[in-house]
Amino acid sequence: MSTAQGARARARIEVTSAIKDEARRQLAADGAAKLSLRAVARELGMVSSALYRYFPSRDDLLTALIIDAYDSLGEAAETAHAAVADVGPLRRWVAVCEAARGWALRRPHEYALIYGSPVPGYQAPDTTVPAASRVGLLLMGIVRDAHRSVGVARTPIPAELRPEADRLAADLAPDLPAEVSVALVAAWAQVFGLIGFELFGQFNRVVEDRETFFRYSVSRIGHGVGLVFPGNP
Amino acid sequence: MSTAQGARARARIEVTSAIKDEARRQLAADGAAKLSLRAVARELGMVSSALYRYFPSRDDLLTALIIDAYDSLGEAAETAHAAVADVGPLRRWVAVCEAARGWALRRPHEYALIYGSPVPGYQAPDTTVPAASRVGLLLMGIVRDAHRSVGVARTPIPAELRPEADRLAADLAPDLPAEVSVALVAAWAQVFGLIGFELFGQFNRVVEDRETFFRYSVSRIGHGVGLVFPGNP
DNA sequence: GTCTATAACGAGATAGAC
DNA sequence: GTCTATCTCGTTATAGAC
Repeated sequence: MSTAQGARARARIEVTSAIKDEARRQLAADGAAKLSLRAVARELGMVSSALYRYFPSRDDLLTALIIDAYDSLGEAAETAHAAVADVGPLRRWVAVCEAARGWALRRPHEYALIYGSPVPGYQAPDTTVPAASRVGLLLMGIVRDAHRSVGVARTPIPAELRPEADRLAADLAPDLPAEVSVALVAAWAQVFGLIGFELFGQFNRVVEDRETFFRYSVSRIGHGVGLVFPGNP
Repeated sequence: MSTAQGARARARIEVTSAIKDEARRQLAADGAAKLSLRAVARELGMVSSALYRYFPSRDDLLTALIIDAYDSLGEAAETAHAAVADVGPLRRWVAVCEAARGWALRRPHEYALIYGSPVPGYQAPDTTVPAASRVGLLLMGIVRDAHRSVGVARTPIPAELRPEADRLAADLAPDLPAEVSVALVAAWAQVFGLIGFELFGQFNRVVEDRETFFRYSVSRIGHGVGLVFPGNP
């Protein structure tokens, strides 16, 4: 009985991931907007109604792909971070950013799914939030470490930003000065701005040695977050 | 005869822009991937074959929409810049960035068309390049002015970036130090990273007072380009 | 209980004959 | 330029196999 349940569960997992794999293939070929349950089913030799045992709707399949993509990116970033756990905060920052860029270059269509234009008619549910936060939390951890060990350079924020800064810091890192949270959120957006520009073609005819350009740029962004203090490698 | 030709030309322009307007409406509703010449024609009470007299293919219609969007954004940015021609470079920088953000918030689907995920199966032709460069050139002009009047703060670039920096600077601004061109290109991507994150939902549940946050962030990016020298408003 | 298959709905796109 | 026959789609109801 437990073996029967185990076999069923195993089969279910296998079919589920076969569906997602095929859906990812279609994502790459035709874009998220044209992702079709019927086409996925056809390619797998199933009937479309059978898919509803695994995903209650097309949007739920999309949601699963989005969460998978965020998790895959998060794992790549975390693995890269673990590999350089012993170096200074700026080097770890750059390593995580480079891992994010590398992941994006390897899986451009999944990158477009999570950081590109929204899919028309689709609204991501709250269940995507934890996976979506992984990279941000990792970067926040680096900044927190830097703050605890050697301190981070803080730029004073203007009075008009004070309420938002305090609110944002209370949500993200109540233990750190609000200036740091603000700088981090901005830096996070800026890093992905660089990745998006490269991936979506904005750097065509402009930047050629993109890896070097990226490394330098995110390193400067890291400086901007205060990761480097006078005399801090 | 010249009046007849004039009337013909006028009618052609009118129909052309009616087609683009309807196409933009569909863009907003269903996304660029599903833009269909037939649907546009149907909505205009035309027959699909008639559209081919105005746009030889769906891709050409897309290209026209892209160029229009870049031009509209460029014009918004240039207008905003002209309105603050007499203030310091950092304030002008912020004004242009805010104009870009404002345009993006007003026309999110056109923003997605030009700065979002690529449309599957579509390759933008070289004819889009001039329009696409307008905002970048405007920002470059601000940096150039700042450099000529009070100088800009330069951060030294690492040796590994030197070849790319020189190549990039030769293309973009041979009259300025290569460090400045590199900083500008990175800043350009970072500014649009902020806009994209806000527009595509990445700031949901994170940043609330987005206008203030944006103004502060792009001002800091402007600092990073060296727009503010010790004692330069 | 868990799954797959058949059939159908309403809506929309598409290809081709006329 | 028009019409029609034939496709696609997401989704549901239902019936039956394991």
